[in-house]
Amino acid sequence: MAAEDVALRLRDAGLRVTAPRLAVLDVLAENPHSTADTVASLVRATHGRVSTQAVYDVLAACTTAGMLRRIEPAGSAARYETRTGDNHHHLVCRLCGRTTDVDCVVGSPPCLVPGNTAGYLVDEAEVVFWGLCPDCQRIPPRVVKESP
Amino acid sequence: MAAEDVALRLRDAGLRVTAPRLAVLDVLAENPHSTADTVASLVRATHGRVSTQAVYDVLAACTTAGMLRRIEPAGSAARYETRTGDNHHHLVCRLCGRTTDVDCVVGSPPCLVPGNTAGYLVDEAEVVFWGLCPDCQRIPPRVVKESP
DNA sequence: CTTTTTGCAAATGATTTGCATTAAC
DNA sequence: GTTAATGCAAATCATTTGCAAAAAG
Repeated sequence: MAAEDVALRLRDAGLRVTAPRLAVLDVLAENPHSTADTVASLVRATHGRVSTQAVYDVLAACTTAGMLRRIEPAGSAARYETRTGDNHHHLVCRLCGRTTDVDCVVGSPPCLVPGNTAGYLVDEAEVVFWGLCPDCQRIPPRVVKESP
Repeated sequence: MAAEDVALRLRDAGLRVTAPRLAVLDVLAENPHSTADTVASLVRATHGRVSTQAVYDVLAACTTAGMLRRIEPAGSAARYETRTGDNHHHLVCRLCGRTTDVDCVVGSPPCLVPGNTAGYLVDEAEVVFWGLCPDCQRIPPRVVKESP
């Protein structure tokens, strides 16, 4: 997506167009599921210098505006992605944390409904598939407990 | 579950039987999905005094031993539950964080398989149903955005 | 020129780590 | 008696908050 389009989408969302915002959104489009820390590093590497707090602010503002989606897999810092239009799920590697999108067959949330809602008004079913990514299947699982 | 049974299960897991461990497991059996902080408070209220670190240690040791399951819903501190035998899911309230178990129809993990595994070796499908609990449906949603 | 964002510093909250003391086995 | 577990303090990590300076509209 070109920078002009991103600028347009920012304005549509009622947000001002600033360099940190364009940089963060650009980096996240190329590197989905990055943590705030990774986003900051990538922004500094590819675009100019930005403060860590600016990155946090951009992430929060864009998440509130619906331009970003925040996911918080267990054991990891929060990750962000630009894919917000549809309801999709995630494959997360137990060892390296690598995160991959999984299309949802249903599409619109909640794509799954519990047998017994216990009186809750459910609006979303978040699914995380835990496992080992292709790379981590190859290395011996030193992290996991070993046999004596 | 009686204290003797818990002691037996601790020994079976290769863990020593200590007062903090019995207290924490007892509290969690009565108050599932509590955070470490809540567990500490409850333990202090019902059993004697325990250090916060002892609570953390017990939670970590029992989770590693498989006697507790740790869940980390987005936006909340980690919660713990004694129900570890089966594969079940959770309903979480967006406003108050209240967590309720949802039986899984399949039972054994992974109860759900992604259409495209992207090469991952999936062993668990974690499902979180987000919504409003019965209590929070009644109060006006001040937290959510209001109309002008 | 008004209001939003940025940047920096400091604060917070959950959790972990190091180490001496204590208690289980 | 050994070894593991507790208690306390200090450290760490991700994230938030407060406020002045800079930039967007």
